[in-house]
Amino acid sequence: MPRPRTTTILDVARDAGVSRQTVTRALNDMPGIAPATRDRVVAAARALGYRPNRAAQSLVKGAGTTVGLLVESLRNPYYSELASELSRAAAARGWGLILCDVGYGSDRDARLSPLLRRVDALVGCLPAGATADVDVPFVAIDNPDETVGDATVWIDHEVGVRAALQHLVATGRRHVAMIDSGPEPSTRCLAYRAFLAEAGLAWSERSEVRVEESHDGGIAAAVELLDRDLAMDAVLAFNDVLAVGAMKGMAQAGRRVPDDVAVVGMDGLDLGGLVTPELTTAATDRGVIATAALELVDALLVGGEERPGGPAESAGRSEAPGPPETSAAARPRRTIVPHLVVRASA
Amino acid sequence: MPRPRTTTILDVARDAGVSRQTVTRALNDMPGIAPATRDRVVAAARALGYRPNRAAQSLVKGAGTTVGLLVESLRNPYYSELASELSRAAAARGWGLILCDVGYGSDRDARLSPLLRRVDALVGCLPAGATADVDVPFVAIDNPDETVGDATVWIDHEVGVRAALQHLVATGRRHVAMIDSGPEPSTRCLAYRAFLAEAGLAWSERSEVRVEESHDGGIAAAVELLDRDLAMDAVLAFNDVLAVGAMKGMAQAGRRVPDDVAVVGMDGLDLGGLVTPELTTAATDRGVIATAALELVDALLVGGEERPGGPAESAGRSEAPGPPETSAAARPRRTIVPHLVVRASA
DNA sequence: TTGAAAGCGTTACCAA
DNA sequence: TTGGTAACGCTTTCAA
Repeated sequence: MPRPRTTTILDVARDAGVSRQTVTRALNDMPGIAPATRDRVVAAARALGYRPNRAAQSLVKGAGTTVGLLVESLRNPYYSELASELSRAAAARGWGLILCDVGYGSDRDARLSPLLRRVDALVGCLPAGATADVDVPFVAIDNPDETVGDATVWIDHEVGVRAALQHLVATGRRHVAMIDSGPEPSTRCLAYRAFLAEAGLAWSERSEVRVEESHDGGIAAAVELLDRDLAMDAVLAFNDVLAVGAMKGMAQAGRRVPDDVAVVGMDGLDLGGLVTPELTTAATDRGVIATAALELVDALLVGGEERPGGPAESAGRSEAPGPPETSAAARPRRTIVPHLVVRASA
Repeated sequence: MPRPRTTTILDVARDAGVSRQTVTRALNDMPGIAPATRDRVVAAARALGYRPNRAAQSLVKGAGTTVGLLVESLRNPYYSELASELSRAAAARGWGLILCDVGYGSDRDARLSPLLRRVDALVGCLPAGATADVDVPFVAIDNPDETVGDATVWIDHEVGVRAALQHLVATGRRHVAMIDSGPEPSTRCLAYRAFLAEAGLAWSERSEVRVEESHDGGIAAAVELLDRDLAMDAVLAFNDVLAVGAMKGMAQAGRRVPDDVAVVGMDGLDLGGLVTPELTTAATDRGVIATAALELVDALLVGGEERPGGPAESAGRSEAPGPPETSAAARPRRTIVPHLVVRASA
């Protein structure tokens, strides 16, 4: 089935009465062409509504790298901040970044498939149960399931949890509850338990509540914890979104934050600075995460081309003055560990 | 300069001892191939680390449409919500969406150029003074400068402003200040003045403050308005981000919201529901905006191919079961007007 | 200053 | 079930 014919360079050449090479020269501002000829060609191109075929250009010039970003929802500020940094990091390398907001619905595959044909690699936080049968290199970001993906950017949440709890203890809190998320106790939750034990602080199963990872989940968690009627002067949340939800839940229940209960989150989202009072949080540097992720992609891509012979030159043909190519492709599956800093804003 | 050689289908064919057509059949799960042959080919491909060249595939199969999204920063929740909707709308059409967070720095062109070679059209809120010399179709979204772009999605903010003010009046407010943004009084600001005049409410130049469009701008605006020591029981903000900033500014100054001063925003961002108290706002439907924008892109793309002869068949060759092609390409520059709804959440 | 010819890597069509 | 041939639209030599 022949595709609908589009205007090609040959049509322009015909109309302008020149050869197609001349058209190329005229349209790409190349030297060695008479101004009059150029004008004639440009006019013809405009009249025909000519638009170069990108695929053909890519084929002959080298495609350049394009990576896809997979997120559950850009409405989650964690993902939007990550996307912002990835966009910046991609631009620095001259790469393209295709966005895929897979959403929470059942149409994941439909949203995903347009992506897969366009990217050289995938980066992101693979949603639970997402199709793992993609055949492009995949770099997971902070995925608790380490078996997912060809490489992983791993965040040392234990450091963050300890910093956050240290802060709470230093400000006189002694009864810290935790809002966790996910089916199993998270790494953060385990670190929380360990810290409490080491510090000799009280802990019981009732100190922990497990909710859906969302603002509403945070509200529900606060309500639930208050219902339990336990000694509690602080709450550590799995992340900032939950923490902000918990703040709202506390407020709705008539508790004052931080006077009655302190709330600390994790991530260091901008959001924490927008609410009142401002959220205390253990922050990660998403710029570092983004850069690390693309570095892994680069290594993966180079590695993929390396098999045939000696060390390949470069995968992405960095078009922009990006960072020097550190093709440490010897270890295809690497783990990066950005460190955490507590930002105390309350 | 010859590009570094990559593994092609021919290499696989050679290693597997078949022709390249057979390789294509094997790798694309096409019928009419012996299982044994397929296995041999697949094995050879894997051994070579073969990865199909997307540009070549696109060239022969038809590229499919890819649009670029231009935003100042995805950290601005307005843009991230818009991006989320655009991603969804693009996926529904089988289109790709390349993200470009141009940022506020001076490296805009550097961030933009990797994008321009990859997209068929651009959508977005062109930052002030951004390079308008892009030669791909551009659909502006709610850009106050209507001369920008080949088509525009226009939002009727006057409706929103009136709805918001009506709400304030209905709840007993009489002295409404306005936080505006931009060098000149915005459409929203003019609507605000008009409404006040019609309603017989007090207005003076001191009722308005003009700040940078950011959270900090909102804080500064609140401080400034309070400093002016005018009768004020409500504030209308240019958008939600400013409104939330104003809420924080009020809180920092010891004012209670909404008891002392009510604050209403515009946009209807999720953010408004996260803060305490929740923000009252005049909401737009960004899903509608996103759909409208891509519809305009489609019209522009079809229009571009239409000149030569009769009505073209289709621009994007919709790969997914997207909406029916309403190629109303007769009017290339169209203006869409989503309506607004007040969401009173306080 | 211009034009002819040779690819780029893949898929589609038809014959073997 | 397989292979040969012909596009796809463009840029890049190399000659004229």
